[in-house]
Amino acid sequence: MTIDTSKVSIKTSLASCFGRNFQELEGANSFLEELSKHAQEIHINENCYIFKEKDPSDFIYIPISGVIMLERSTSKGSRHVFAFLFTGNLLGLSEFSFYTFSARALSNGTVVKINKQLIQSIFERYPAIAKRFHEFTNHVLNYILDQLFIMGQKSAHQRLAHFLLDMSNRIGHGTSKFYLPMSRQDIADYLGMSLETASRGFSSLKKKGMISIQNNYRITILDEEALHHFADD
Amino acid sequence: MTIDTSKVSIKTSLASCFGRNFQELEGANSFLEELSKHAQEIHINENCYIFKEKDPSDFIYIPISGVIMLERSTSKGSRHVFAFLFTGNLLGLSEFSFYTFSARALSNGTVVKINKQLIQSIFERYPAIAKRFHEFTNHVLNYILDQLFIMGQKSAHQRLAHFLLDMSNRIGHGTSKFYLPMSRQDIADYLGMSLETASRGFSSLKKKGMISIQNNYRITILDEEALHHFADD
DNA sequence: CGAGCCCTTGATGCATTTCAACGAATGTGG
DNA sequence: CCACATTCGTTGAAATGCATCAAGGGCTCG
Repeated sequence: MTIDTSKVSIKTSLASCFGRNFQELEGANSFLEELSKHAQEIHINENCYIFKEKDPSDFIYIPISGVIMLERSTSKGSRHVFAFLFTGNLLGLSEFSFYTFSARALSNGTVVKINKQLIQSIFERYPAIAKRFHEFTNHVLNYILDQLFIMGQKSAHQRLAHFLLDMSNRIGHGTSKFYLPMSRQDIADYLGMSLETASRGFSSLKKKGMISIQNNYRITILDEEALHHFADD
Repeated sequence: MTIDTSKVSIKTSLASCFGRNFQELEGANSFLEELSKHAQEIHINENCYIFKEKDPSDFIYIPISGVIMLERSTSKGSRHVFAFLFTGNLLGLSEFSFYTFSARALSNGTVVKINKQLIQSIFERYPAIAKRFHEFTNHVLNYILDQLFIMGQKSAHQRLAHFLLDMSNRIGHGTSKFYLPMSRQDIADYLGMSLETASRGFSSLKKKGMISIQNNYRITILDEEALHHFADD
């Protein structure tokens, strides 16, 4: 049930959450040690929930592999997708006692599950770690602000262009060819549009020669500059 | 140039930022003392900027009186409004070295201007204060997530209904009659719609008997329950 | 080969934007 | 105190973007 913090996959995940020189921070080693004692490495199957909206938010999760989707369902059966999380992200930041959205695995994967009280006690002993963590929160905040900006200002097809550029950075680390781990419906629910509009967006960008579509999930960005230009209006 | 932390207005503003029993926190008094020595109370005139996008983000501001609007302008001359801030809010949370939006006063008012380094040094000495501050950040994050949800899922008139309910809570503290400090254009830019759509939204809600409009800026919520119901679909 | 799933495409209708005109409130100078 | 200009909000009509409804196409897996 415990984890092995010497594993490369876990180390890199932690490093990309907490920053490059994480190991040099005061308390970093104690933190890792406590994690290896008390944290759990959990495997999650495709389409299974890590937690659901209104569950008590007692844990924080760090994705090691796989893709996670944060979603909330509306009174009317429809669904909003808040985010797609990859290695190097972090979920369960909430200071509330309940989660305000659900977290679902889009693919088989593993996460490190950390008790919040453990995190809290580390923070109290090692302010440097706490500071890093809160810098992370701040980056999330800025990311969401950008998303809010895009949702408020851009047309459906522009939002899709933004999305593809973002995915290219986050999945392919900037490579033009990458594999989308989510369905058209997921993308539509993330960008606040219908499935059909999302699909038309793909077709339109393809016709404009900005992207090519090998198959439904495999995309290549052909003209990144044009895509950027289109996205930013 | 320094501030008087014994002033009731300043105390209540700090209390509503940092929570009810702020004074009981370890380090609260030192914090207040340092503020009275090093922070500044600044008067801002209507329509003047407190800071602009891309300015170095060296300060944090706490509104004491007046209303502040956070905005960002697009490449195409249009504008996005991120938030309206009142007493008890806080601006300049960013951990980046530059602000990612501008802050403009919608009315004459005063803010307390605090050097970030001062805040940082307080945080290092008094973790309890830091913790409170980061809880605050977390509330902001959740607020923005809700906003994102609304932007992605709701129709224009529903977004307006949400907005009015939010303003009723924040301005009138729940009273049904309140004064909107922003123009229709500001509201439209906040909710991602055209000025005309915002205006039609007001008319429509009025015709449905949910609100009444004394004059452009003075609004009464007549049927809060119906408004809630309409907003939530 | 056929079933089922997801994606695409077309046609239609509704929501929202855009363009344009009008109305209400405010301020200014005669 | 009254024309007049100015600013801001409302309303109408036309155009557009997007959702919805409906059908067809291409995978994948049995």
